[in-house]
Amino acid sequence: MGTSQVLNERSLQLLKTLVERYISDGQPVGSRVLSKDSGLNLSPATIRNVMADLEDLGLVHSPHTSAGRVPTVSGYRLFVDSLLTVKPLKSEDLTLLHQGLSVTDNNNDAIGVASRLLSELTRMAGVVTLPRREMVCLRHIEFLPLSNTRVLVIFVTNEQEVHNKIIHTAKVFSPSELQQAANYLNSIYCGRSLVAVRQAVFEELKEAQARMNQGMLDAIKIAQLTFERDNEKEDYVLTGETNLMGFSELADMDRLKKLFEAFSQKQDVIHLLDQCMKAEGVQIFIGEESGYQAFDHCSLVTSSYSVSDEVVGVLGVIGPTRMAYEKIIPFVDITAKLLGAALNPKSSSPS
Amino acid sequence: MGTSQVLNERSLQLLKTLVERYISDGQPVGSRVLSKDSGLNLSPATIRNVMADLEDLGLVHSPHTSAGRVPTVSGYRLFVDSLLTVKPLKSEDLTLLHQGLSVTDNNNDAIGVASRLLSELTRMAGVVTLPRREMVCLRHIEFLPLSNTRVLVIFVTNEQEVHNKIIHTAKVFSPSELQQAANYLNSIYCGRSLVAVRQAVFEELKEAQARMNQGMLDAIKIAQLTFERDNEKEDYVLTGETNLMGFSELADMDRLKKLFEAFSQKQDVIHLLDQCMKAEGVQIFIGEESGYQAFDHCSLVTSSYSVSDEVVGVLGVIGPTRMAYEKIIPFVDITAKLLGAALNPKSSSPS
DNA sequence: GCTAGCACTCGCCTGGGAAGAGTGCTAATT
DNA sequence: AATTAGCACTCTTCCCAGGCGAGTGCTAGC
Repeated sequence: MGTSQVLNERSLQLLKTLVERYISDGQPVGSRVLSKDSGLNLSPATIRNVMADLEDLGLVHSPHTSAGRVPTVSGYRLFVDSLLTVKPLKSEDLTLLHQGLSVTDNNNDAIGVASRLLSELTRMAGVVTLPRREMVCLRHIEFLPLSNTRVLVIFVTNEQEVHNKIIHTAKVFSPSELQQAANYLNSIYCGRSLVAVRQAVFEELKEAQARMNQGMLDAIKIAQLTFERDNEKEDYVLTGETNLMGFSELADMDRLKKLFEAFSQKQDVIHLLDQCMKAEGVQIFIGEESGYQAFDHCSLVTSSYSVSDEVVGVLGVIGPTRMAYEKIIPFVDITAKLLGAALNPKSSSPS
Repeated sequence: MGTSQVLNERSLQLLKTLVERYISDGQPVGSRVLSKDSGLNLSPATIRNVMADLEDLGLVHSPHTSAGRVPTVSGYRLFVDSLLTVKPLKSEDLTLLHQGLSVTDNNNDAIGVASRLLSELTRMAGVVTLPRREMVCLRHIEFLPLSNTRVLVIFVTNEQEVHNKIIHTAKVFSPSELQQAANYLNSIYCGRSLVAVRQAVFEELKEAQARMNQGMLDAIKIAQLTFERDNEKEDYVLTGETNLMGFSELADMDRLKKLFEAFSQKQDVIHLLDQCMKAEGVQIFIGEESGYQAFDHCSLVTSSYSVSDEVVGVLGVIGPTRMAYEKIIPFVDITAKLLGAALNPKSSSPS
């Protein structure tokens, strides 16, 4: 009411100071402190007026009448979106990231290392989704007969990753038939991405049926079983969950239990991370914004990571709402870029 | 001093009642309660005397002067070793176990299912070590050239499990050389256990050297790299950790954190479970007995499980010291037997 | 050897009171 | 009109005392 424009420069400056202060101290911030800290040379009384306005707008909140103010989710959101001044990464941290994510033998190692780095350097929980298989190239496929119609399929992608599953075929194949099928599939599909393969399988099925080529038809049918859009759920690597047990925000056993249950169910976490795949760059969920009760008192700072300019996964940091966003955001950003680089297909190729 | 023989029938009966009562109620047990519950028709005063004796022996302990008594670790131990009357499994639970552990496609599934059953039916944490690979049979081996001296080796054991690792060879192999080596190794080692293979590789290396058969020598050398005693650490599947967050014994955040850290480090847990491999049947660690601080307030009820009469792994339940041993013990016992059965090589074999 | 009785200890809960922090409001000041 | 000083008020936290209840240890008696 009083002020012409409620969210003026000054209020924002005060909100910024308040959030920064709360993040660093964890205590509700009073008008006295803000008066000294804001650099605005205002008396506590004035600040109290501003605070009342901010409270009306739902940006801050008073735990009880004689405590200072604490940012609400909207307050954090405004802070993160418009007020925050990111801090450059500590150079030691950068070194550690580079060191850890330099080229390794095994891609899965890189995922694990990234997760561990995220959690250890932030002292919160680190999470990295396994790269989506869709875009990777098929390199080799192999069938092994188990019993009757059960066949163990092994296929290798992107030079490193080995996948396997058991399929049930419609008819019984002899080992040599399986061998032939594998040879055939290897010869025509190697080097193509899995989506491309799935697509091609679909096309060629018709063609083979038309041409009445039984051998080819068998091979394609097995391929179809192998590459059918899988219930194969996405998965992630989570480390440093125990770091979360130190935070007073999560000292409540019930909350903590819900959170850890969500971690082991995985499902909610995966949904949440999936949403981040779409967005480029760093994305943040603050408190209840995520929509999952388990994360009510947590924030999630994520970034998608890409291999060859294609988004293949998401990584991030999970911590209490009250976290040092100005450090975490660049940290997550850079880790995502380095992980993408580490996963990039190596120039080396088979002799 | 007073009584001729300190640990007479009567004291044991009282200890038993006390432990049972404490396990079911979680409250220190007073002399009044024991007087009514023990079935011995003794006055509280008499019981107080006995309690004083038991306390001198370190079997029970009084949290403070006007609380009842609580069993100590030694008290639990005596109870578990000599006083406990095991209860048969609830028939519903037995059904669920049978159902869950009936033959499945994938051994790893069985491990996961076992762990989940353990945790869900006991409402504590369930743990199952992955079966030791040593005794399983090699079924198929395959090499895939990556770059220069890097070779991806894939091998399948026991009809189901696929393992892969990247090895660095001394010289550069062509794809066809690798194919030959794989063929050779498949022809002579298939069906043998991994230990046997490792042993045989060692023998044949000499022989091949003597015979100066280069092709064979190459194959053997690759095999050596493949099967060398691995740093491949044992691993386990742990589920239901979050169940532990409900117990008041573990309400202390510091304790809980230590415990969960141990779970994610894995190392201590593995050591502990390893000790259980040696023992036949059910083995129990109560509180500090384990020797690992993280488990100070937990008990671990384990049993090894066997495939074809060979111990290959351990499973168990982790919970607070105050757990219903009389139910958990048979439960773990039976689960171990059923898991062993489920893992037994299926009669079915490739056509 | 067992038991009744009793004084005692200790944890837990309650209530009161003082200290401290920070607010909202009002009236004065710029 | 915006800012500030002053003040009453609210609410939390800490501490302390006292009462209650549970259960003990000890002693004397059965």
